[in-house]
Amino acid sequence: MSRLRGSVTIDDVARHVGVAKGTVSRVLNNYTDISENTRKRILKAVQELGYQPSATARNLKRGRQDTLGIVIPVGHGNGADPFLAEFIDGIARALDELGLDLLVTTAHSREHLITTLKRLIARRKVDGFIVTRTEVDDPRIAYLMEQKFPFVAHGRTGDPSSYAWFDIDNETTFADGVRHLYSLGHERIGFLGGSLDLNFARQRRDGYRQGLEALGLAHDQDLETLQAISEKGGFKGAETLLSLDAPPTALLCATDALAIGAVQFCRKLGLQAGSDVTVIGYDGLPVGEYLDPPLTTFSQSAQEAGGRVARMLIDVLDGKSPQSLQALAKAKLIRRASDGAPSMTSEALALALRNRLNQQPLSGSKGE
Amino acid sequence: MSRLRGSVTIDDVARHVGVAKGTVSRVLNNYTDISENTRKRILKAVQELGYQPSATARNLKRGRQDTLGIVIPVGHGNGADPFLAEFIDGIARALDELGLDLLVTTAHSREHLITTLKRLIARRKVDGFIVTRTEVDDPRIAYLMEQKFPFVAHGRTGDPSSYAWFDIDNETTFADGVRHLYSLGHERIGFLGGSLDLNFARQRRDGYRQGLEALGLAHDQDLETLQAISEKGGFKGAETLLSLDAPPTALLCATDALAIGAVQFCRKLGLQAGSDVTVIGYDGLPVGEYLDPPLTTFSQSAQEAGGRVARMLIDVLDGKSPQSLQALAKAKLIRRASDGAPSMTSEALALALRNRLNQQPLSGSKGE
DNA sequence: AAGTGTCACAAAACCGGTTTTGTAAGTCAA
DNA sequence: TTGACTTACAAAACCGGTTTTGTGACACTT
Repeated sequence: MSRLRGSVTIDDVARHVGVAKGTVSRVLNNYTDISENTRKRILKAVQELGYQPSATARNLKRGRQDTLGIVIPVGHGNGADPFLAEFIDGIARALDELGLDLLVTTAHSREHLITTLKRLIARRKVDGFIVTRTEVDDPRIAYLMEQKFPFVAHGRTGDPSSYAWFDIDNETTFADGVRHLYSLGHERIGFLGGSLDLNFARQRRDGYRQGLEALGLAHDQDLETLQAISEKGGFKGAETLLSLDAPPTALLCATDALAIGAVQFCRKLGLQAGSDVTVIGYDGLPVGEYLDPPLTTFSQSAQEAGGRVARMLIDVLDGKSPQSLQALAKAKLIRRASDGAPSMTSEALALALRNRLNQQPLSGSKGE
Repeated sequence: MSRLRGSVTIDDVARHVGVAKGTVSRVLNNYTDISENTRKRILKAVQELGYQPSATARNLKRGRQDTLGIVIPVGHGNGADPFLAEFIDGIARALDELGLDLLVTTAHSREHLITTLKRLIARRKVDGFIVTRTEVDDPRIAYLMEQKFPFVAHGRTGDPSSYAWFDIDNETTFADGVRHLYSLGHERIGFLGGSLDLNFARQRRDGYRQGLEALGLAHDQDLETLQAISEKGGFKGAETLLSLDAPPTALLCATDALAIGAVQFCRKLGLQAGSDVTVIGYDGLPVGEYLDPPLTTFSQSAQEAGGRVARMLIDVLDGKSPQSLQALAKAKLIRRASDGAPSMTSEALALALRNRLNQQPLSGSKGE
């Protein structure tokens, strides 16, 4: 009768019990106008036949897919983001409890990002989206709002007033970072950040500035550098900052990838991160623990964030007002060993660096 | 008429043109019995109205979802696997070209893994599965084969004869690893592996043994240790092997995570990886480049593997025989700096280690 | 001129559910 | 005793596509 292997349909169940298929449906959806006797017989047949309703058929009528979508921006071949991997894990776990599923697609350019959203919406494959890595002026969010298609953003945009989002309080976190460095004795604190198009990068820089201001420290534009968010960018950024006449004794980095590159630069120069220069990252990547020295970093649980965002999206789908679904979390500092009291003043550091840089070309040789 | 925002149905198009909806469908599916004139009018209307067919409705009739599934085993909270992140990226890219999508779910136990497969199959949410991290005796593969549900495995099981798979030639790769170490001058070569339930772990150990045999080196059971596949496991494994009376001068590790832990153990003891002790990993994790020393490792492109597997699954769905879809790839050695000629004999190393271990308890202090 | 094909499309069935509408039988009140 | 409600279910409509079946108009044979 049914061609698909192993697929028992609602008709099979109905025939087996000798009722109308509508009645079976009503039992399974907990309608009350069914006699206890009939209910039992139907439930028994469902059990025996191993019937499970087809999601497709149900969705067609209901207009819902029980599926959420996430479109991941994949950079120019620079590989997958470890943060996203955990984030997705968190989403999938939360959805599993609710019987929903997650559709994952990737997009390699801005246009492709929008194209993919369009296709998924038009084909009605998902009920809502999770948007990550928000930009200050984000075309995806603009598009989804224009289409009035449900979504939740992980991270805010320049104007976050009218949609649902979950974000880290980047400003406060980075201001705290500055305070922490100051309390260790650092007075020249550098900031190693990323493109200001990325909202989190902008906020982290702002937090850095706010932190300086709150402590009455002067803001020196030279102590800020913006690089590609990668280990390579961190390496370059550290080089830039440490080559200054009056170099910073501490580097506050916008991400762990940047911090890892910065630490590598220090190592190349024979500088001990954690004493000669302090480096702090952000992301709490597990691998940070296995670097030399283990990386001090701010951490938010990516997995927790994923779960949180997923649940928010479900609230949106249930009709809650997006404006009421906006939450800010704080990251916490995981102190490992790449921060500490400065072992030299900025002047001494400059001197030490000048010697190193002269002796030693930047490529090749392992540190020390 | 249609309640869903922005959803133009095939009826809208048909009405707009003044034809039957079946005719519209035939045009869009390239049937030939349509006059050129009608075809043009319909195509124009489709364009104007921005019509896109509902995947749900189409799937209901066709019995296909245009969606592939992957169920990711997520360990006991030990975070997401960076390899999988890239792997998924590769799958998603390949599918995007074909207009298919990927459904990602996670499972935190063996039973949950099967439950999830069952649910996805019963609800007909996917057309086929990609199975990763195969075990020697894998319940997922057993289940899918029993159900005759299409799938492709990334990695083989104990009996890989009758399904489609893509795998690395682990044996050859690890035998090559032994040969490489031998050519550097190592004669006592240790193997740091993982649970033999995991098929790749078993194959890599076998490859290690084959490599020894091919070179006429004796196999010493003490030089093999099996640990949890994590940095922590690597740390413990290195401790075990290097505490031997006749310790190995080189550690061939089944994964990068293990190698990272092993390097950390060396560092704790003030041993320089790459000269005092050689450590080689497997996975080609990008972060390996930023360790001290940068990790020498075998690499396969996870992204490429993902694409390959996705295309194989599509072939299976198109009716190709799974037995004809079995492919073996080779990993290539990326030499960075954690391998080199041995600076000491096993005896000298043992002596050096005994001194270190006595002086220095294993916890706490940074390595020199 | 009648029979036979094609062509180009309309009409209807179908996929497998959910929801609405309809109805026989029983209960209750007046 | 009859009309009005419930109860418990059957029957049918519907979701939005695809596929099968049916059909009028024409052309082409013989």
